[in-house]
Amino acid sequence: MDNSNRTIISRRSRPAKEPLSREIIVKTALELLKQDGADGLSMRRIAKALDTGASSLYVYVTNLQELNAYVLDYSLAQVQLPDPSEGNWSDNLFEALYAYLKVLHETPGIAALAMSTMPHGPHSLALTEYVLARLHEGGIRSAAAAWGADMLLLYASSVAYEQASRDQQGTTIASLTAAYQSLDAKQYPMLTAMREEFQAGGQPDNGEVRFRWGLDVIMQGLLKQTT
Amino acid sequence: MDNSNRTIISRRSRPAKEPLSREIIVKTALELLKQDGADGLSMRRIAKALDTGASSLYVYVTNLQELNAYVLDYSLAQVQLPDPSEGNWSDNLFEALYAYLKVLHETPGIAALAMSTMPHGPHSLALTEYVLARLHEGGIRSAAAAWGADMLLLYASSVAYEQASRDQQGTTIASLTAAYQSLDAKQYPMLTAMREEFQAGGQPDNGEVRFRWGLDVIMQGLLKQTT
DNA sequence: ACCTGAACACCGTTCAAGT
DNA sequence: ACCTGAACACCGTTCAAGT
Repeated sequence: MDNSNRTIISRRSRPAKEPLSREIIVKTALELLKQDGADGLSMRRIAKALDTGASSLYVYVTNLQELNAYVLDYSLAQVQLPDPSEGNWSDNLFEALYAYLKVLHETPGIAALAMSTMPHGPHSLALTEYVLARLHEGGIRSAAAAWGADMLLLYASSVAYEQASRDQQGTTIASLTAAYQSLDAKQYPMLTAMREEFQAGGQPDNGEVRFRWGLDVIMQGLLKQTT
Repeated sequence: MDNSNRTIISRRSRPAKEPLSREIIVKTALELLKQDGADGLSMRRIAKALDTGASSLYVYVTNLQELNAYVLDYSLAQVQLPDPSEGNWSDNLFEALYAYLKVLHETPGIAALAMSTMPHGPHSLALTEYVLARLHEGGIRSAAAAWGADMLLLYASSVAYEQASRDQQGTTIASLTAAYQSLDAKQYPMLTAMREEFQAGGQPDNGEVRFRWGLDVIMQGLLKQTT
Protein backbone atom coordinates (compact mmCIF):
# COMPACT_ATOMS: atom_id res chain seq x y z
CA MET A 1 0.00 0.00 0.00
CA ASP A 2 2.62 2.47 1.10
CA ASN A 3 4.64 1.30 -1.79
CA SER A 4 2.06 1.97 -4.50
CA ASN A 5 1.22 5.31 -2.95
CA ARG A 6 4.81 6.44 -3.11
CA THR A 7 5.06 5.50 -6.72
CA ILE A 8 1.98 7.56 -7.58
CA ILE A 9 3.30 10.61 -5.79
CA SER A 10 6.61 10.37 -7.52
CA ARG A 11 4.77 10.07 -10.83
CA ARG A 12 2.89 13.27 -10.15
CA SER A 13 5.88 15.34 -9.21
CA ARG A 14 7.62 14.20 -12.30
CA PRO A 15 5.48 12.11 -14.62
CA ALA A 16 7.03 8.89 -15.81
CA LYS A 17 9.46 10.12 -18.38
CA GLU A 18 7.94 9.62 -21.78
CA PRO A 19 10.11 7.37 -23.86
CA LEU A 20 11.86 9.12 -26.68
CA SER A 21 10.59 8.73 -30.21
CA ARG A 22 11.30 10.40 -33.49
CA GLU A 23 7.94 12.10 -33.39
CA ILE A 24 8.49 13.70 -30.00
CA ILE A 25 11.95 14.82 -31.05
CA VAL A 26 10.62 16.44 -34.20
CA LYS A 27 7.81 18.12 -32.26
CA THR A 28 10.11 19.61 -29.64
CA ALA A 29 12.50 20.69 -32.37
CA LEU A 30 9.71 22.63 -34.07
CA GLU A 31 8.62 24.19 -30.76
CA LEU A 32 12.13 25.36 -30.07
CA LEU A 33 12.42 26.68 -33.60
CA LYS A 34 9.25 28.72 -33.07
CA GLN A 35 10.39 30.01 -29.71
CA ASP A 36 14.02 30.78 -30.29
CA GLY A 37 14.41 31.07 -34.03
CA ALA A 38 17.07 29.31 -36.04
CA ASP A 39 19.39 28.99 -33.02
CA GLY A 40 16.81 26.86 -31.22
CA LEU A 41 17.29 23.99 -33.59
CA SER A 42 20.30 22.23 -32.11
CA MET A 43 20.79 18.68 -30.94
CA ARG A 44 21.88 19.84 -27.53
CA ARG A 45 18.94 22.17 -26.98
CA ILE A 46 16.40 19.63 -28.10
CA ALA A 47 17.99 17.10 -25.79
CA LYS A 48 17.90 19.54 -22.89
CA ALA A 49 14.22 20.25 -23.52
CA LEU A 50 13.60 16.51 -23.42
CA ASP A 51 15.76 16.14 -20.32
CA THR A 52 18.42 13.92 -21.85
CA GLY A 53 21.80 14.14 -23.42
CA ALA A 54 22.30 14.95 -27.07
CA SER A 55 23.69 11.51 -27.77
CA SER A 56 20.34 9.93 -26.95
CA LEU A 57 18.76 11.49 -30.00
CA TYR A 58 21.00 9.57 -32.35
CA VAL A 59 18.95 6.44 -31.81
CA TYR A 60 16.02 8.01 -33.64
CA VAL A 61 17.72 10.33 -36.08
CA THR A 62 20.96 9.74 -37.92
CA ASN A 63 22.13 13.35 -37.82
CA LEU A 64 21.06 16.99 -37.70
CA GLN A 65 20.58 17.20 -41.44
CA GLU A 66 18.07 14.37 -41.38
CA LEU A 67 16.29 15.89 -38.41
CA ASN A 68 16.03 19.15 -40.34
CA ALA A 69 14.30 17.32 -43.16
CA TYR A 70 11.80 15.78 -40.75
CA VAL A 71 11.08 19.11 -39.08
CA LEU A 72 10.53 20.78 -42.42
CA ASP A 73 8.10 18.16 -43.61
CA TYR A 74 6.31 18.08 -40.27
CA SER A 75 5.65 21.80 -40.42
CA LEU A 76 4.51 21.61 -44.03
CA ALA A 77 1.55 19.63 -42.76
CA GLN A 78 0.09 22.99 -41.81
CA VAL A 79 -0.06 24.26 -45.38
CA GLN A 80 -3.77 24.40 -46.21
CA LEU A 81 -4.34 23.45 -49.83
CA PRO A 82 -7.65 24.80 -51.18
CA ASP A 83 -10.21 22.29 -52.48
CA PRO A 84 -9.43 21.99 -56.20
CA SER A 85 -13.07 21.33 -57.08
CA GLU A 86 -13.98 24.88 -56.07
CA GLY A 87 -12.74 28.05 -57.70
CA ASN A 88 -10.45 28.29 -60.70
CA TRP A 89 -7.04 26.69 -60.97
CA SER A 90 -5.02 29.87 -60.89
CA ASP A 91 -6.65 31.28 -57.75
CA ASN A 92 -6.17 27.94 -56.04
CA LEU A 93 -2.55 27.86 -57.08
CA PHE A 94 -1.97 31.36 -55.73
CA GLU A 95 -3.66 30.52 -52.44
CA ALA A 96 -1.69 27.32 -52.02
CA LEU A 97 1.60 29.08 -52.59
CA TYR A 98 0.62 31.91 -50.31
CA ALA A 99 -0.32 29.42 -47.61
CA TYR A 100 3.11 27.86 -48.06
CA LEU A 101 4.76 31.26 -47.76
CA LYS A 102 2.84 32.02 -44.59
CA VAL A 103 3.95 28.80 -42.93
CA LEU A 104 7.55 29.59 -43.83
CA HIS A 105 7.13 33.15 -42.71
CA GLU A 106 5.39 32.39 -39.41
CA THR A 107 8.13 30.21 -38.01
CA PRO A 108 11.49 31.83 -38.46
CA GLY A 109 13.94 29.15 -39.37
CA ILE A 110 11.66 26.96 -41.45
CA ALA A 111 12.41 29.08 -44.49
CA ALA A 112 16.10 28.33 -44.10
CA LEU A 113 15.30 24.63 -43.95
CA ALA A 114 13.16 24.88 -47.06
CA MET A 115 16.10 26.34 -48.96
CA SER A 116 18.82 24.07 -47.65
CA THR A 117 17.28 20.64 -47.22
CA MET A 118 16.08 18.50 -50.02
CA PRO A 119 12.39 17.76 -49.74
CA HIS A 120 11.74 14.09 -48.99
CA GLY A 121 8.60 13.85 -47.01
CA PRO A 122 4.96 13.27 -47.85
CA HIS A 123 3.80 16.84 -47.19
CA SER A 124 6.42 18.29 -49.42
CA LEU A 125 5.47 15.85 -52.14
CA ALA A 126 1.80 16.67 -51.63
CA LEU A 127 2.50 20.35 -52.15
CA THR A 128 4.45 19.71 -55.35
CA GLU A 129 1.72 17.36 -56.54
CA TYR A 130 -0.89 20.05 -55.90
CA VAL A 131 1.04 22.68 -57.83
CA LEU A 132 1.59 20.30 -60.74
CA ALA A 133 -2.10 19.43 -60.83
CA ARG A 134 -3.16 23.10 -60.94
CA LEU A 135 -0.69 23.83 -63.72
CA HIS A 136 -2.05 20.84 -65.60
CA GLU A 137 -5.58 22.21 -65.21
CA GLY A 138 -4.30 25.49 -66.62
CA GLY A 139 -2.95 23.73 -69.68
CA ILE A 140 0.72 23.80 -68.68
CA ARG A 141 2.12 20.28 -69.19
CA SER A 142 5.23 18.13 -69.22
CA ALA A 143 8.59 19.87 -68.94
CA ALA A 144 7.11 23.33 -68.54
CA ALA A 145 4.95 22.07 -65.69
CA ALA A 146 7.78 20.27 -63.91
CA TRP A 147 10.20 23.18 -64.20
CA GLY A 148 7.44 25.68 -63.54
CA ALA A 149 6.37 23.95 -60.34
CA ASP A 150 9.94 23.94 -59.11
CA MET A 151 10.26 27.59 -60.03
CA LEU A 152 7.11 28.64 -58.21
CA LEU A 153 8.08 26.75 -55.07
CA LEU A 154 11.62 28.05 -55.21
CA TYR A 155 10.28 31.56 -55.60
CA ALA A 156 8.11 31.23 -52.50
CA SER A 157 10.91 29.62 -50.48
CA SER A 158 13.48 32.22 -51.43
CA VAL A 159 11.18 35.15 -50.74
CA ALA A 160 10.46 33.71 -47.29
CA TYR A 161 14.13 33.06 -46.65
CA GLU A 162 15.18 36.52 -47.72
CA GLN A 163 12.60 38.14 -45.49
CA ALA A 164 13.54 35.90 -42.58
CA SER A 165 17.22 36.81 -42.74
CA ARG A 166 16.26 40.46 -43.22
CA ASP A 167 14.28 40.39 -39.97
CA GLN A 168 17.00 38.52 -38.16
CA GLN A 169 19.77 40.93 -39.03
CA GLY A 170 18.15 44.08 -37.71
CA THR A 171 21.35 46.00 -37.21
CA THR A 172 22.42 46.01 -40.81
CA ILE A 173 19.14 47.35 -42.16
CA ALA A 174 19.76 50.86 -40.86
CA SER A 175 23.19 51.08 -42.44
CA LEU A 176 21.73 49.85 -45.71
CA THR A 177 19.09 52.56 -45.83
CA ALA A 178 21.86 55.01 -45.08
CA ALA A 179 23.89 53.59 -47.96
CA TYR A 180 20.96 54.05 -50.32
CA GLN A 181 20.51 57.62 -49.14
CA SER A 182 24.07 58.55 -49.97
CA LEU A 183 24.32 56.83 -53.34
CA ASP A 184 26.60 58.36 -55.91
CA ALA A 185 24.20 59.51 -58.61
CA LYS A 186 26.94 59.39 -61.26
CA GLN A 187 27.87 55.79 -60.57
CA TYR A 188 24.39 54.46 -59.89
CA PRO A 189 21.91 56.68 -61.76
CA MET A 190 19.14 54.07 -61.94
CA LEU A 191 19.36 53.11 -58.30
CA THR A 192 19.40 56.73 -57.27
CA ALA A 193 16.34 57.49 -59.36
CA MET A 194 14.47 54.49 -57.99
CA ARG A 195 15.39 54.77 -54.35
CA GLU A 196 11.77 54.86 -53.20
CA GLU A 197 10.70 51.82 -55.16
CA PHE A 198 13.49 49.82 -53.59
CA GLN A 199 12.83 50.99 -50.09
CA ALA A 200 9.12 50.31 -50.52
CA GLY A 201 10.04 46.70 -51.14
CA GLY A 202 11.41 46.45 -47.65
CA GLN A 203 8.15 47.63 -46.12
CA PRO A 204 6.33 44.78 -44.39
CA ASP A 205 2.84 45.71 -45.65
CA ASN A 206 3.94 45.37 -49.24
CA GLY A 207 5.06 41.81 -48.68
CA GLU A 208 1.91 40.09 -49.82
CA VAL A 209 1.27 42.41 -52.75
CA ARG A 210 4.79 41.99 -53.96
CA PHE A 211 4.76 38.22 -53.53
CA ARG A 212 1.57 37.90 -55.55
CA TRP A 213 2.97 40.23 -58.18
CA GLY A 214 5.95 37.91 -58.53
CA LEU A 215 3.76 34.85 -58.81
CA ASP A 216 1.83 36.62 -61.50
CA VAL A 217 5.00 37.39 -63.42
CA ILE A 218 6.04 33.74 -63.35
CA MET A 219 2.56 32.54 -64.30
CA GLN A 220 2.33 34.93 -67.24
CA GLY A 221 5.72 33.76 -68.37
CA LEU A 222 4.78 30.10 -68.04
CA LEU A 223 1.65 30.58 -70.11
CA LYS A 224 3.73 32.21 -72.85
CA GLN A 225 6.17 29.33 -72.94
CA THR A 226 5.96 26.75 -75.69
CA THR A 227 8.53 24.18 -74.50
CA MET B 1 77.26 43.78 -37.79
CA ASP B 2 76.42 40.47 -36.31
CA ASN B 3 73.28 42.01 -35.09
CA SER B 4 72.03 43.23 -38.48
CA ASN B 5 72.95 39.92 -40.08
CA ARG B 6 70.93 37.98 -37.61
CA THR B 7 67.94 40.18 -38.25
CA ILE B 8 68.12 39.58 -42.01
CA ILE B 9 68.28 35.84 -41.64
CA SER B 10 65.32 35.81 -39.32
CA ARG B 11 63.40 37.89 -41.85
CA ARG B 12 64.04 35.35 -44.56
CA SER B 13 63.04 32.31 -42.64
CA ARG B 14 59.85 34.03 -41.70
CA PRO B 15 59.24 37.29 -43.56
CA ALA B 16 58.21 40.21 -41.41
CA LYS B 17 54.66 39.35 -40.61
CA GLU B 18 52.40 41.38 -42.83
CA PRO B 19 50.27 43.62 -40.73
CA LEU B 20 46.63 42.64 -40.70
CA SER B 21 44.14 44.62 -42.71
CA ARG B 22 40.56 44.20 -43.68
CA GLU B 23 41.58 43.48 -47.25
CA ILE B 24 43.91 40.65 -46.35
CA ILE B 25 41.32 39.17 -44.03
CA VAL B 26 38.67 39.23 -46.73
CA LYS B 27 41.08 37.73 -49.26
CA THR B 28 42.08 34.83 -47.02
CA ALA B 29 38.45 34.28 -46.12
CA LEU B 30 37.58 33.89 -49.79
CA GLU B 31 40.53 31.55 -50.36
CA LEU B 32 39.43 29.35 -47.50
CA LEU B 33 35.88 29.41 -48.78
CA LYS B 34 37.10 28.21 -52.17
CA GLN B 35 39.28 25.50 -50.66
CA ASP B 36 37.10 24.11 -47.92
CA GLY B 37 33.58 25.17 -48.79
CA ALA B 38 31.19 26.80 -46.37
CA ASP B 39 33.02 25.36 -43.35
CA GLY B 40 36.17 27.25 -44.29
CA LEU B 41 34.63 30.59 -43.50
CA SER B 42 35.17 30.84 -39.76
CA MET B 43 36.91 33.44 -37.67
CA ARG B 44 39.17 30.86 -36.12
CA ARG B 45 40.23 29.32 -39.43
CA ILE B 46 40.91 32.65 -41.05
CA ALA B 47 42.95 33.65 -38.02
CA LYS B 48 44.91 30.41 -38.15
CA ALA B 49 45.66 30.94 -41.83
CA LEU B 50 46.94 34.40 -40.96
CA ASP B 51 48.90 33.02 -38.02
CA THR B 52 47.05 34.90 -35.31
CA GLY B 53 44.26 34.42 -32.86
CA ALA B 54 40.65 34.95 -33.80
CA SER B 55 40.34 37.93 -31.52
CA SER B 56 42.82 39.89 -33.63
CA LEU B 57 40.36 40.01 -36.50
CA TYR B 58 37.88 42.05 -34.52
CA VAL B 59 39.97 45.16 -34.97
CA TYR B 60 39.14 45.18 -38.68
CA VAL B 61 35.72 43.59 -38.76
CA THR B 62 32.94 43.99 -36.22
CA ASN B 63 31.64 40.42 -36.52
CA LEU B 64 31.27 37.41 -38.78
CA GLN B 65 28.11 38.75 -40.38
CA GLU B 66 29.90 41.88 -41.52
CA LEU B 67 32.84 39.85 -42.77
CA ASN B 68 30.42 37.73 -44.78
CA ALA B 69 29.09 40.86 -46.44
CA TYR B 70 32.61 41.97 -47.36
CA VAL B 71 33.51 38.54 -48.75
CA LEU B 72 30.37 38.46 -50.84
CA ASP B 73 30.97 41.85 -52.35
CA TYR B 74 34.64 41.13 -52.92
CA SER B 75 33.83 38.02 -54.92
CA LEU B 76 31.15 39.83 -56.91
CA ALA B 77 33.95 41.89 -58.41
CA GLN B 78 34.53 38.89 -60.67
CA VAL B 79 31.13 39.14 -62.33
CA GLN B 80 31.82 40.27 -65.88
CA LEU B 81 29.12 42.63 -67.09
CA PRO B 82 28.91 42.78 -70.90
CA ASP B 83 29.42 46.14 -72.58
CA PRO B 84 25.91 47.59 -72.90
CA SER B 85 26.78 49.46 -76.10
CA GLU B 86 27.12 46.15 -77.95
CA GLY B 87 24.36 43.63 -78.52
CA ASN B 88 20.75 43.94 -77.45
CA TRP B 89 19.56 44.60 -73.93
CA SER B 90 18.02 41.22 -73.31
CA ASP B 91 21.07 39.21 -74.38
CA ASN B 92 23.23 41.43 -72.21
CA LEU B 93 20.88 40.95 -69.29
CA PHE B 94 20.97 37.19 -69.69
CA GLU B 95 24.75 37.14 -69.90
CA ALA B 96 25.14 39.33 -66.84
CA LEU B 97 22.86 37.12 -64.76
CA TYR B 98 24.56 34.00 -66.02
CA ALA B 99 27.95 35.46 -65.14
CA TYR B 100 26.57 36.15 -61.67
CA LEU B 101 25.31 32.58 -61.40
CA LYS B 102 28.67 31.21 -62.45
CA VAL B 103 30.51 33.17 -59.76
CA LEU B 104 28.08 31.88 -57.16
CA HIS B 105 28.33 28.40 -58.53
CA GLU B 106 32.12 28.30 -58.80
CA THR B 107 32.81 29.02 -55.17
CA PRO B 108 30.66 26.85 -52.96
CA GLY B 109 29.54 28.97 -50.07
CA ILE B 110 29.20 32.29 -51.85
CA ALA B 111 25.68 31.37 -52.89
CA ALA B 112 24.74 30.95 -49.24
CA LEU B 113 26.13 34.38 -48.52
CA ALA B 114 24.18 35.88 -51.40
CA MET B 115 20.97 34.53 -49.92
CA SER B 116 21.61 35.36 -46.30
CA THR B 117 23.48 38.65 -46.24
CA MET B 118 22.03 41.94 -47.31
CA PRO B 119 23.97 43.40 -50.21
CA HIS B 120 25.83 46.55 -49.18
CA GLY B 121 28.87 46.80 -51.27
CA PRO B 122 29.73 48.58 -54.50
CA HIS B 123 29.88 45.46 -56.66
CA SER B 124 26.49 44.31 -55.57
CA LEU B 125 25.10 47.76 -56.28
CA ALA B 126 26.80 47.78 -59.67
CA LEU B 127 25.13 44.51 -60.58
CA THR B 128 21.71 45.78 -59.57
CA GLU B 129 22.35 49.01 -61.43
CA TYR B 130 23.26 47.06 -64.55
CA VAL B 131 20.11 44.93 -64.40
CA LEU B 132 17.94 48.00 -63.88
CA ALA B 133 19.55 49.76 -66.82
CA ARG B 134 18.94 46.80 -69.14
CA LEU B 135 15.32 46.55 -68.06
CA HIS B 136 14.97 50.25 -68.69
CA GLU B 137 16.38 49.78 -72.19
CA GLY B 138 13.78 47.10 -72.72
CA GLY B 139 10.99 49.46 -71.73
CA ILE B 140 10.41 48.08 -68.24
CA ARG B 141 10.29 51.03 -65.83
CA SER B 142 9.59 52.18 -62.28
CA ALA B 143 8.05 49.66 -59.89
CA ALA B 144 8.09 46.80 -62.39
CA ALA B 145 11.78 47.43 -63.00
CA ALA B 146 12.70 47.62 -59.32
CA TRP B 147 10.73 44.54 -58.37
CA GLY B 148 11.77 42.76 -61.54
CA ALA B 149 15.46 43.38 -60.91
CA ASP B 150 15.12 42.02 -57.40
CA MET B 151 13.26 39.04 -58.74
CA LEU B 152 15.84 38.22 -61.39
CA LEU B 153 18.70 38.48 -58.91
CA LEU B 154 16.84 36.47 -56.32
CA TYR B 155 16.13 33.83 -58.92
CA ALA B 156 19.81 33.52 -59.80
CA SER B 157 20.87 33.48 -56.14
CA SER B 158 18.34 30.87 -55.14
CA VAL B 159 19.13 28.58 -58.05
CA ALA B 160 22.81 28.76 -57.13
CA TYR B 161 22.10 28.18 -53.48
CA GLU B 162 19.85 25.22 -54.15
CA GLN B 163 22.43 23.60 -56.38
CA ALA B 164 25.19 24.27 -53.85
CA SER B 165 23.34 22.57 -51.02
CA ARG B 166 22.38 19.76 -53.34
CA ASP B 167 26.04 19.13 -54.14
CA GLN B 168 27.05 19.40 -50.51
CA GLN B 169 24.56 16.86 -49.23
CA GLY B 170 25.56 13.98 -51.46
CA THR B 171 24.23 11.24 -49.26
CA THR B 172 20.63 12.31 -49.36
CA ILE B 173 20.42 12.48 -53.13
CA ALA B 174 20.40 8.72 -53.52
CA SER B 175 17.58 8.22 -51.05
CA LEU B 176 15.60 10.92 -52.83
CA THR B 177 15.87 9.23 -56.21
CA ALA B 178 14.79 6.05 -54.46
CA ALA B 179 11.80 7.85 -52.99
CA TYR B 180 10.79 9.07 -56.43
CA GLN B 181 11.09 5.57 -57.80
CA SER B 182 8.70 4.13 -55.25
CA LEU B 183 6.05 6.87 -55.39
CA ASP B 184 2.48 5.87 -54.68
CA ALA B 185 0.75 6.47 -58.01
CA LYS B 186 -2.63 6.86 -56.32
CA GLN B 187 -1.47 9.58 -53.97
CA TYR B 188 0.85 11.40 -56.33
CA PRO B 189 -0.35 10.76 -59.88
CA MET B 190 1.25 13.86 -61.39
CA LEU B 191 4.61 13.30 -59.77
CA THR B 192 4.57 9.66 -60.80
CA ALA B 193 3.76 10.56 -64.38
CA MET B 194 6.48 13.21 -64.51
CA ARG B 195 9.27 11.36 -62.79
CA GLU B 196 11.67 11.76 -65.66
CA GLU B 197 11.15 15.48 -66.04
CA PHE B 198 11.97 15.96 -62.36
CA GLN B 199 15.00 13.78 -62.39
CA ALA B 200 16.27 15.48 -65.51
CA GLY B 201 16.28 18.72 -63.56
CA GLY B 202 18.87 17.30 -61.23
CA GLN B 203 21.22 16.50 -64.09
CA PRO B 204 24.21 18.84 -64.12
CA ASP B 205 24.25 19.41 -67.88
CA ASN B 206 20.74 20.77 -67.82
CA GLY B 207 21.70 23.44 -65.32
CA GLU B 208 22.39 26.19 -67.80
CA VAL B 209 19.47 25.39 -70.08
CA ARG B 210 17.11 25.31 -67.18
CA PHE B 211 18.45 28.52 -65.68
CA ARG B 212 18.03 30.38 -68.96
CA TRP B 213 14.57 28.92 -69.37
CA GLY B 214 13.65 30.37 -65.97
CA LEU B 215 15.07 33.75 -66.84
CA ASP B 216 13.01 33.68 -69.99
CA VAL B 217 9.87 32.91 -68.04
CA ILE B 218 10.45 35.88 -65.75
CA MET B 219 11.30 38.19 -68.63
CA GLN B 220 8.19 37.21 -70.59
CA GLY B 221 6.15 37.82 -67.48
CA LEU B 222 7.74 41.18 -66.86
CA LEU B 223 7.05 42.33 -70.39
CA LYS B 224 3.40 41.37 -69.99
CA GLN B 225 3.08 43.35 -66.78
CA THR B 226 1.33 46.73 -66.81
CA THR B 227 2.02 47.89 -63.21
C1' DA C 1 46.77 51.39 -31.75
C1' DC C 2 47.29 46.85 -32.32
C1' DC C 3 47.88 42.12 -30.90
C1' DT C 4 47.54 38.06 -27.76
C1' DG C 5 45.81 34.15 -24.67
C1' DA C 6 42.64 32.57 -21.91
C1' DA C 7 37.96 32.20 -20.92
C1' DC C 8 32.89 31.83 -21.69
C1' DA C 9 29.16 29.78 -23.62
C1' DC C 10 28.10 27.24 -27.09
C1' DC C 11 28.16 23.43 -31.34
C1' DG C 12 27.67 17.97 -33.75
C1' DT C 13 29.11 13.50 -33.22
C1' DT C 14 31.26 9.29 -31.23
C1' DC C 15 32.06 5.80 -28.02
C1' DA C 16 32.67 3.02 -23.99
C1' DA C 17 29.89 2.02 -20.21
C1' DG C 18 25.78 1.14 -18.02
C1' DT C 19 20.59 -0.71 -17.63
C1' DA D 1 17.50 -2.07 -27.20
C1' DC D 2 17.93 2.06 -25.22
C1' DC D 3 20.16 5.62 -22.53
C1' DT D 4 24.07 8.17 -20.39
C1' DG D 5 28.49 10.96 -19.55
C1' DA D 6 32.58 12.13 -20.96
C1' DA D 7 35.42 13.25 -24.64
C1' DC D 8 36.87 15.19 -29.18
C1' DA D 9 37.18 18.68 -32.27
C1' DC D 10 35.20 22.51 -33.25
C1' DC D 11 32.39 27.46 -33.04
C1' DG D 12 31.85 33.36 -32.17
C1' DT D 13 32.87 36.80 -29.08
C1' DT D 14 34.83 39.27 -25.01
C1' DC D 15 38.23 41.00 -22.10
C1' DA D 16 42.26 41.83 -19.35
C1' DA D 17 46.94 42.02 -20.32
C1' DG D 18 50.71 43.04 -22.94
C1' DT D 19 53.66 45.85 -26.66
